[in-house]
Parts: sequence; structure tokens; C-alpha cells
Amino acid sequence: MEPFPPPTEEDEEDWLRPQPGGGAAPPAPSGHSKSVSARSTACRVIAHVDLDCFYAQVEMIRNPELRDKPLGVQQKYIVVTCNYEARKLGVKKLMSVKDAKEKCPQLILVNGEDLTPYREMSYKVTELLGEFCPLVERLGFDENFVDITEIVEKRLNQLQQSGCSRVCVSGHVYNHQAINLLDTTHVRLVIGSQIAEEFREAIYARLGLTGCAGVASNKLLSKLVSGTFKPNQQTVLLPESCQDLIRSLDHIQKVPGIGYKTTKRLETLGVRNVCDLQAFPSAVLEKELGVSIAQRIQKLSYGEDDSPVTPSGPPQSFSDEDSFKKCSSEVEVKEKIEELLPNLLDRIYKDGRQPHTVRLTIRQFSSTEKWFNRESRQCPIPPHLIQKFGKESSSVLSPMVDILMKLFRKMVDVDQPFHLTLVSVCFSNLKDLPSSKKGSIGFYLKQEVEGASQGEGGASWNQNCNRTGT
DNA sequence: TGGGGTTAT
DNA sequence: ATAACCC
Repeated sequence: MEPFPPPTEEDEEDWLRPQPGGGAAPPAPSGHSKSVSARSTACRVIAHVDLDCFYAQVEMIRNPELRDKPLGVQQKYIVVTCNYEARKLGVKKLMSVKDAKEKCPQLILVNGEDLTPYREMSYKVTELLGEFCPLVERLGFDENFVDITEIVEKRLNQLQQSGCSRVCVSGHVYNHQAINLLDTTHVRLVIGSQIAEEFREAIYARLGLTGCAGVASNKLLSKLVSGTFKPNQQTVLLPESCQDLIRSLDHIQKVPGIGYKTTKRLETLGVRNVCDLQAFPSAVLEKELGVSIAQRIQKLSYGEDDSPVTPSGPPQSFSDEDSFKKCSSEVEVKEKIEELLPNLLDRIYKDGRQPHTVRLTIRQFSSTEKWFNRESRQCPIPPHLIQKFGKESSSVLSPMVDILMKLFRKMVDVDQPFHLTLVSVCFSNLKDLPSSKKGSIGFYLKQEVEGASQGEGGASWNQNCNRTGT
């Protein structure tokens, strides 16, 4: 895509030659070999993959007739996302249905309150990335971070050994910055851009989804740069343009990790943009926000982020919620819970693990406080009930409803009037089935199966614990 | 402002 | 259990 500057005579010379020790050896004590010394300071290479208007894409795959029409996905009275046809006509994310229809009367709306199709497709994407590399971290349903440092190193060594002297960037380079082939950090990031292109090609070929990618030396920067060319494109950030990227953010809340609350507190201090935060005295910031947050966000303002890509693995919790205008009797609450539970129990059954904690969350109506007023109560699940999660059927259903109603009564005095606008049920503290008891035949069989699947490497967590039918 | 998720305190 | 963050 991007024209790549032809290497100069000097470029041909240096970096590709197999270095003494093949590049894998420990750095020589007084080594002045470029490749060897560069190896000890090798940067991380992180890819951020961000699917385009994910829910709308999934709906277009489910119903291809919607492909070329303006499409919005609706939850309650909100258009939560829409395809690019709709965006051309002025529809924005999180617009009210009323405004969206006014802007665009031809807008087609599909209901997206049931997240099942999106959740399933989302995990397919994460699994696919897991085939390339074990370090994949999910962020919501439509974003993944992948630490591709190891893949890059492997390819760099291969290139060096084959004596290949050219390498081409895939996609855009942020700021159109020129690439320096003598700079091994540049070379690593360029190889990263090729890997990101392969990710996007695989996601499109195998799942039919398009998306953006950003490649940089940490998670923060990869995420910021992935959004710079928007639908279905990718961008790599070279270190020299880091300050331009982070300072291009007009407001501090655009920095991932600086949310609503922190922004409000920073504004009180007169901090409005990234430059303000960079220049703000650390001691004052630490007293205002605490050392931990202050140091973290000030580093973020410089584009520094040493947080690792933490493999997400299987989910830590399963929840289902419903919001509504009004729910004001115990009977109604019970009905809402009975609506939510079967779906949840089914998801947990398919997962195969057993939850040990259950939580009920509610939102009580209040005209003054915006929408923040959620409360919750949780409790351990009684052991005799936990056992029943392994089996099918809904023998869990009615005892679980009873538990949840008890939690409800802990929060709300049911003898007084109440007005709920949301009910949510969450199962967490998931544990693997204790199917291997010492001394039982099952123990030895299980060991063999686990030992075999270990060797295969990669995304094994979902492959084997997916009991969809049987 | 939906219907989800995570981690830190 | 809540509060913050993310989408």
C-alpha cells in the first residue's frame, strides 16, 4: 500500500548479515556488533486489532441483504452502532433512535439486545489470533491486543539468515515517517506491520470481518495508532512520532486509562490536554490522585505504558441484564430474574466450568443521580447446587431464583415502595470441574488427555471445553 | 446511554 | 461491595 523508500547503498550493507552467534546468543561482553547489541534493547511489538462497527458487521453477515443499506443496531431506544452506509448519512454511535430516524429515515434497525451472536463471533476472532500467538488480550467484544514480539524476533532471524535485504511495510506509517532500515526498532515494527496484515487477512478470509490494526511498541500506542486510518486499514507507529500521536489527542479523556472521574478531577486542577498533564508537577498530582494513579496516568501522557498483554483466556464471569422503565413489585422482580436465568445457565453449561459465586445487581430509579446508582449483593453458591451445574436440566433454576430473591431483599425493603430500572445477574468465581479425583480411573484418563492437548500449543482453552451438544 | 466485561481497593 | 476503567 504505502510506497516504501528504496534502500540506499548503505542500507543494503549492514543489518541483514547473519551476526556471529546467529543473533540468538547472549550479547558479547564488549560486543560492538550492531545486531547483538540491539538485541538486548529489543522493543516489544504490540498489535491492536479493532473490528469495524462490530455488531453491524455481524448482523450483515447474518442477513446479507442488509449489506448495502444503512443499518443500525438497536438496544432499547439507542442505536449502539451502525454500518458505514448509515454513518455517511449522519448516524452516530450511541445516538437515540429518534435522532437517528430524523437524520436518516431509511435507516434499517435490528435489535441487538441479545449479545449471543456477537459474543460467539467475538471469541472466534480471539481464537483465530490465538493460533498465531498465545498472548492475546481481549478488550470488550471487538478489540484484541496481541504481543507479537516473539514472532517478530523469529522472522527477523529468518531474514538475517536468508540474507534477504528488503522488507516492506504493510499499510500506513503514522505521520508518513521515513523508515530507517539501519534502525532495528524500525525493522521490527515493519515486520510487525506485516504480521498485522496477516491477522486482518485471516480474520477476513475465515470469518468475513474487516477491521483496523495498529502496531507500536506498547499497548497504549498500538491502540491509539490503530484508529488513525479508519475503516479496514492499518497503521504502524515508529518511535520518533510517538509524541506527535499522543499530543494529537485534544482531550485527556481520549487517553485510554483516563476515564470520566479522573478527567473531572484533572479539570479541577486546570489540566485539560495531554501537554498540560505532561507538564503538571508530579508531587501535586500524587497528592491529588494517589501515587499509583498519578504515576500511571502521567506516564500514559508521555505515551509510556509497560503493562503486559495479559492473555484473557476463558471469561471470568457470565452475566445477563435487562433494563426497563419500571419494575416495582416482588413478583415482577422474580419474573425478570426468571427471564435472565435460563440463558445464563445455558452459557455456563456450555462453558463447562462451575461458578461458585452469584451476584444480583439492581439500579433504582432516581431523577437526580444520572445512571450511576447501581447496588449489588453477592453470596457463595451452596455446594449441593454447584454440583448440579455440571449436569443439564434446570434443577438449578428454582433454587437459584430463591437465592437471588433473598439477595434482592437484602437490598430493598419490599414493604416500602420501590422503582427498579435494571436487573442483572452475574455468575463468577468459575472453577474447573473436579472431574479428576485421586485414585479414580477418571484421574488417569484426564491426565492423558490434558498432556496430549498441552503439546499442541496455542489456543487450547476453548477447543476442549466447548460442549455445545452431546 | 446499552449490555456487557475487567481490575483495584 | 463498590468504584474505577474498557468496549
